Amino acid sequence: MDAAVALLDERGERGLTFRLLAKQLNTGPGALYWHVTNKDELVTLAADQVLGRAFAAAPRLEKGAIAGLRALAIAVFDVLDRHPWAASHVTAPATLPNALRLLDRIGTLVARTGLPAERQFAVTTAISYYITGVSAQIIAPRITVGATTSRDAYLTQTAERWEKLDPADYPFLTRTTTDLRDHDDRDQYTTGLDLLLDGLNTATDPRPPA
Amino acid sequence: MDAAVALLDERGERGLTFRLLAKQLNTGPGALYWHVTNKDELVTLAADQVLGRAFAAAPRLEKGAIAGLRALAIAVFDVLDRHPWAASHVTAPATLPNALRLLDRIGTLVARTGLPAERQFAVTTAISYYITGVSAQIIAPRITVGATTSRDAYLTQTAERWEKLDPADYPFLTRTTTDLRDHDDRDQYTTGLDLLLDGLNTATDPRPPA
DNA sequence: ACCTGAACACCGTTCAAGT
DNA sequence: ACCTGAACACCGTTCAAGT
Repeated sequence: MDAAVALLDERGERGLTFRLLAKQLNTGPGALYWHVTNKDELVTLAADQVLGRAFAAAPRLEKGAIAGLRALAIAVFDVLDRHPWAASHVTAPATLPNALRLLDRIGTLVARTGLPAERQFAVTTAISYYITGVSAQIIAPRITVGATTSRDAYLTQTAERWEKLDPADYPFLTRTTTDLRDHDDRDQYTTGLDLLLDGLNTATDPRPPA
Repeated sequence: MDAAVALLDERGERGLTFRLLAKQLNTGPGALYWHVTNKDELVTLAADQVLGRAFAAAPRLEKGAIAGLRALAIAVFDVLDRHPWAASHVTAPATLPNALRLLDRIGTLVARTGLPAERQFAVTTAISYYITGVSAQIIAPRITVGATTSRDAYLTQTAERWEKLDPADYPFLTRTTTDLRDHDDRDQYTTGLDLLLDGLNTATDPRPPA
């Protein structure tokens, strides 16, 4: 598994080959099929192992439940950021060990907010989906883009394309090109996360709405 | 492009082959490379075309900005729900025509909430990431799972696995198996969406926090 | 400008045979 | 129980040649 992760880090998903991995482990390609059903399973298992490293970064006890959720979410993002190939393979209806651990931790923290029991499952999965789904959206494109052009060059290039659009058709984008050029990916992740957690905070807030 | 979408709907991403698509169009596989750089681009273009169909479903004018965002988000989910292969290919740093249109519509609606201009870009992309990322998380697994087992069988099976976990290690999951079995995918999507939009509502609310 | 189709390089996967 | 490695079936992609 470690060898698979190393190969994926170096050469990406397409670069991981049964022949190559087998050679690295000093066996034949057929041997791997004794341990794994197919390549999909191999990559999925490797991604789950990478996910597991997030728990080392996220402290087990936090002051508040919301702060704990935030720390956990950021730990997952950072780990996937270092292994872009894994981002699109960490999926939610958790079956794999570390995906299960993640879901349970989120659920435990959500329960601690005092949210009514009947809403806890839906909110827990929603947060879990946000963490893995939005991380994947932000990180996965780097596989395609990062290979050819630098991030800066890419942003400048798309900003120029946005400027050339017709303001009548794209009123928002044409006036937002500087924000695009200067934005930070991690901020985008935390912006949505905080919006979501604010919503959760309001939902658990005993103060009645206006 | 229509032929490609049809093939993807029928046989999935792996089932779409240059030879097969070429035969369907009465040419050779090499001919396709005149129109498209490689398979990745072909699938990405097909996914963007599918995304475009969401605009037909989402009414252009809504009462409120938040309601408009909600309607748009649900329209995208529903379209991807009908074309699961496309879900993981609709990515955000928008270059393709319909992805651009989506981002602009979100931005225009966000601007209408009265959110300060300097926060509009971050919030717009956050919502865009939620829509495409979380949809992908919920819908994409069906490709792998749906092929072999029914949704009900799959849920019952994972619920049983959760029940067998050690409650000391997984306190939340072990007491949440019935929610798993009875949940609705679309509800999970809207739960997080509403949380996020509630957070946005609070952020634009003139009433000061307690 | 666009199509043809044979050919190349390479893969995932299988399986009879081994230890 | 686990490994070996040749072989199968099939791809994406290229390219010289055509129209």
